[in-house]
Amino acid sequence: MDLRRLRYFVAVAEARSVGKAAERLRMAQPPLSVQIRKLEAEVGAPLFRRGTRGMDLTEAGQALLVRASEALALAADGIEAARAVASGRRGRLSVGYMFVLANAILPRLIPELRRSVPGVDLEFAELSASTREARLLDRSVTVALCMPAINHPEIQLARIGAQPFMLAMPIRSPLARLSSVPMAKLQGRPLIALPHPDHGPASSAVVALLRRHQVVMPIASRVETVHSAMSLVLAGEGFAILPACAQLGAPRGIVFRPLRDAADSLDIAVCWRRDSHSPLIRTFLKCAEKVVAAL
Amino acid sequence: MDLRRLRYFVAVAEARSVGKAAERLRMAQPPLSVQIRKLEAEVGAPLFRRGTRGMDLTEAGQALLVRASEALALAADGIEAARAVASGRRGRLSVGYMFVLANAILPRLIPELRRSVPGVDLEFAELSASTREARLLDRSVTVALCMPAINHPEIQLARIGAQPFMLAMPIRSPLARLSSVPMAKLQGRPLIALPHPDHGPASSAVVALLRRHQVVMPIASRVETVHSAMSLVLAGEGFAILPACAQLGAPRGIVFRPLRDAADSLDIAVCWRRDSHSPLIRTFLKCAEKVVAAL
DNA sequence: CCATTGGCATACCGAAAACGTATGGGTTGG
DNA sequence: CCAACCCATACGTTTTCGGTATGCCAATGG
Repeated sequence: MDLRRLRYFVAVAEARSVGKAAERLRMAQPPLSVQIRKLEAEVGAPLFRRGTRGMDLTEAGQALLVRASEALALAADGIEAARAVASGRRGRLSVGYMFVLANAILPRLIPELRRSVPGVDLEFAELSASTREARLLDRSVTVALCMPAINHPEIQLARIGAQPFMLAMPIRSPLARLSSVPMAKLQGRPLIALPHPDHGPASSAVVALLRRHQVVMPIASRVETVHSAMSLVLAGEGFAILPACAQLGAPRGIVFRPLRDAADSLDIAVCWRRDSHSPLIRTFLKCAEKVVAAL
Repeated sequence: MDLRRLRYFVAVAEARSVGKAAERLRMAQPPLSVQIRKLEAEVGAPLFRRGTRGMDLTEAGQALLVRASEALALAADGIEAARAVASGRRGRLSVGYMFVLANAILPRLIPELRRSVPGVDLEFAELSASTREARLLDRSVTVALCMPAINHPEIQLARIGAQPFMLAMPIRSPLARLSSVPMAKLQGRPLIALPHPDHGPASSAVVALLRRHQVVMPIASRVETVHSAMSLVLAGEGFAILPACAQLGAPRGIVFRPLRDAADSLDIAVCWRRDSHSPLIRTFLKCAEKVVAAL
């Protein structure tokens, strides 16, 4: 059962003549005639009635024709679909993002993506710091918006921006009256910290920041997510040092203030598997860069 | 775009390994590997990710896989459908019948046919005497139940039974009191005749019958169909000489009586195009013979 | 009645594609 | 470090396909 034979068969059926079909197929008539007879031999029954003025489908031939046409169309469509996916015109793009970035980036990124790749099924999934590598490696997400960046040999990353650190505190805190907070004022105040550098890189930049300014903040609590950090800040358990973008997702009652003379910032990065060559990744990167640049 | 390649592709995708797929396809591994790469060249993009422990579909490969599987199934189904039609297990059988036979035969023939060929689409169409040849020749009906038989070089026929002639008359007619009517009693009575022998063979047997018994019946009216003949009989315009089976479709007020000492009868025949080799014709013939034998 | 035309089938040959065997090269696991 | 596994490449052989030449049959026309 060769697809070429089916193609020939359909051509002959539509032309109602071997000669005409051969002409349309840009081949000679005899080999076409041979192929048709081979197909008939394979089926075990005549597919055409040979008249003196051309060929006409038998009932068996008609039954084959409808399915053969569909099969041809499907095969062609399959090739085309594969090309479309490979070129990024169609397909699926699963975007992972970390919560801190959600409010700042997604509202502008999603429409931008839908405009850029209208034929692509988009999917969004919030990532936790602990599973983001795994989700990339097992391909359950194609790209990840990370902060801070992932460090893994199989994962490629592109830095697309950075966010300065800010101090998050309850609105009633005395420090909230300052328009910016000098680092020295943090000395001795309780810190709501994100995971320890040994388990995840989330707070290593904060540790470096404090050390550089020779400020010591006792760790009041250590939490997994920015959600939790802000909850504890609101509860008055301490202060958190968070990237500026986090304030868009902050609950009422929490204020953010710039840290004076602290130039430190946290990178926003797009990450993907090194062996994923989907063109959608580059498109995504462009969109993300554009959105982040406009922050 | 060759169907063989698609088959190979599906096998490799399902086995997730060239070697395993080659084994299943009963071929060597290298040529299979070559075919896969040729398919990838045709698509213009890799369809598999080559790992150290086998092959894995890329997104483009997944897009192709679903359509390729369907195309393969359709192609196979097409071949199978053609075989089924050729063998008579499936297909379409369009049965033409003449009105005189409808009431006597169809009620028992249709269920018999549905039992015999459950996969076949049945279609029934009443034929008029003037178009029955044309309907067979242009294949708008596959077989025809005719009375009398068709005479045409392209049409093959099989006689499956016969019906004696009877006299049709209004119930008030004096002749209706006889349980059978001697031919001599018809002398001089008005006849409702079917088409002239020159235009159709319908009444030639009646002409022969009358001539043999040296009975002359003036033709009161000449009508096209048995319907009309019975209407005129009911209206008191005359008598009709019709095959016995016609009485099943006769309206109230008409009675049929046997013609004494008239052994003449009209053949019931199954007719089809000589070049129609559908096995359904033979099946139909068997069913029709069985039903007619039980009349 | 014969010649011509139109259409499919058959025969044969050259070319292309596919298959098998042998082999290379990379990675994994003991 | 060697063995096992798996895919890729190379090359010779075989199968299949397409082209040309030609035959057969029926319908057409003078």
